[in-house]
Amino acid sequence: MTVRLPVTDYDLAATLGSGQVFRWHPRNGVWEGILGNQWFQLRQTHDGLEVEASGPVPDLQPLRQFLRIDEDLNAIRATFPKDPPMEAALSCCPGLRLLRQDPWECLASFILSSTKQIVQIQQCVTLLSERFGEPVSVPANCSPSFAFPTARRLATATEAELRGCKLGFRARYLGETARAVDANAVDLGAVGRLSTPRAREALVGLPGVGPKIADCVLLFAYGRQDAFPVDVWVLRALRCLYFPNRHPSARTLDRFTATHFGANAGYAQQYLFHYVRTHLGRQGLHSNAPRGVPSARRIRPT
DNA sequence: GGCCAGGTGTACC
DNA sequence: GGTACACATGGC
Repeated sequence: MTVRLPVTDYDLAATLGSGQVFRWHPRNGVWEGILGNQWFQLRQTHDGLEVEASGPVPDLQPLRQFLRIDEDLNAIRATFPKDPPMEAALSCCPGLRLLRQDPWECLASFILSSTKQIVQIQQCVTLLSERFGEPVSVPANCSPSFAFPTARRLATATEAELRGCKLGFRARYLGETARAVDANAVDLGAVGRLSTPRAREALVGLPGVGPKIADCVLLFAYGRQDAFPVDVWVLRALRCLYFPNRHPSARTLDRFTATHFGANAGYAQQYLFHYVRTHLGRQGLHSNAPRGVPSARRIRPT
C-alpha cells in the first residue's frame, strides 16, 4: 500500500542521514527502515513524502510522530540566532528535521556511538538487530529485517555475544545498561516526565552514558530542544566558527551553548552538526582544532 | 602505520 | 576541579 503525507520543508535525506538514527538506509532513491515492528519505505516527492508499508495498512500515527511531520519548522528556525555560521547551516539544508525516536533504541544506539564513525555505528546496530531482534515482515523483494532488540533481550546477552557485534569496549556498557533498564532501575517512561536537568541526571547514571550521550537521548528521543549534545564535530564547529583564534574554556563553551542558540538550541545544534560534516569537513574546521573532547561534565542549572 | 571516529570511566594531581 | 589515558574496531 502507498500513502501520501503532504508536508513542506521536509528534507528526508538530510533528516534520516544526519546521524540521529542508524537503521534507515537509502536504496534506489528511497529510504527503508523499521519503526517498532513495522517496515516502511519513504520517498521524497515535490509536495511531501510517499509511504510504503509491508502487510495491511498500518496505523501511520507512530510514523507521523517519529518524523515530526506536523511540526512548524519555520517557527523553530525563526528562534535560531541570526549569525553567519547559523545562516550558512540553515541554507545548506533547509528541510532538516529532528526526529522523535524510541528512548530505548536511541539510548542503546548512542551508547555504541562513542569514538565510532557513523557508518560503524550503523554496522553495529544492524548486527545487534539481526542477532537479537524479532524478525519483521517485509515485502517479497526485500532482505530480511529485524526490530531493534529489547532491553530485556540484550540484558540476557553475554558480553562475548555483544562483542561479536563489533561493539568493542562498549559491549559491557550496553549489557549493564540493558539490565538496568530491564530491571527498571531507570524507568525510561518516567524519565520523559522529569525536568530536563533531572532527566539528564537519571540518564548519566547509566553505565556508558555521559553528558553527550544523555543530551542525544534527551534531544532525539524525548524532544528536549534545550539539550545540546557536544561531540567532536560540534566542538570543532563552535571553536572554529564562533571562537576563531581563541581558546575558550569548557565552561565558556557551556555558557555559550546554553544561551546563544535560544529555546531550540538542540535543533540548531543539529543544523550545525550536519552542515560542518557535509559542507566543511575536518579540513574546513582547522582553526585551533581540539585534541580531544571537552572535559566539561556539566549539569546545567534549571 | 598513524590518525580519527556523534565519549566515558578512572586515576591522579 | 582539571587532565591524561585506556578502551575496540575499522576507514582513510
